[in-house]
Amino acid sequence: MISADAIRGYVDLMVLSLLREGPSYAYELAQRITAIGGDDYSIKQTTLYSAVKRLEAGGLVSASAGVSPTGKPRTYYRITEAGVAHVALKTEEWHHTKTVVDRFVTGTAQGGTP
Amino acid sequence: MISADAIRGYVDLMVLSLLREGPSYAYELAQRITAIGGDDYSIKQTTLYSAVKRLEAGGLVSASAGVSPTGKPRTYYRITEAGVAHVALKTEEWHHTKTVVDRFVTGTAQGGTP
DNA sequence: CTCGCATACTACGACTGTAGTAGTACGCGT
DNA sequence: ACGCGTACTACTACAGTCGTAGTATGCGAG
Repeated sequence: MISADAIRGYVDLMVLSLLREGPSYAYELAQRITAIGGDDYSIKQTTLYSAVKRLEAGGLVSASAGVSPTGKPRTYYRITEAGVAHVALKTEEWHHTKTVVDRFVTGTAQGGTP
Repeated sequence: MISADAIRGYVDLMVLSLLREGPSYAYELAQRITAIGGDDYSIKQTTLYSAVKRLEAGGLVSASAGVSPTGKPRTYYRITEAGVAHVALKTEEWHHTKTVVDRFVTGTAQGGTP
């Protein structure tokens, strides 16, 4: 199980990645993230909702009011151009992070432990 | 450049990984982490110092007073058995995290965009 | 001699992101 | 009538990082 602290900072990237495939709404995003996370990770509702709010405030996604098939109101989120750019940026940062952290865990830090 | 938020949660792992190679002290650890991070990452002194304090409080490292070559006091940290176990745990978690986040960034999230 | 710099560490306050808890509201099946 | 899944909101607590600043010492440059 991945702790929240471990994946902290990548919630935004996950949300934006999903929205890149098409508009969605918070509740569904949470379910999809948890589904993709499988046994390893499940996101909390509050975390996801505050994430989309944050992204909306930052102009990375845009919200539009819609309705669910049952007629109830539902807020749809769509990724903006700034959001797409942000995904690219964060993806690159993610690769850097992988490289750096791997340097530590693989012990390539110095010469190895004989 | 990797933002602090991106690597947040892996400072402990980085510190413990370095200490697995032998005892060290806070100031040197900070320098080595920044050196290994290269152009991608540099740790702040406060972050590192609070990290070692946290690890000591958690029993993952043990502190012992020593002296620097100049005769000034210096606190050396050594990884404990619990610390070694923690590294193993966190390393596994790291691999899981990589897998999960990669699922999002590679877009393997669903079936592809036709 | 004095100044700045590197070393080595400590303290405090501010901010952000996640979790916990709880509440609203509605349609559906039993 | 009741609970359950859907869809969302609000408030609080807590942990980790950062910015800033301060202490103290030894060394080389001016």
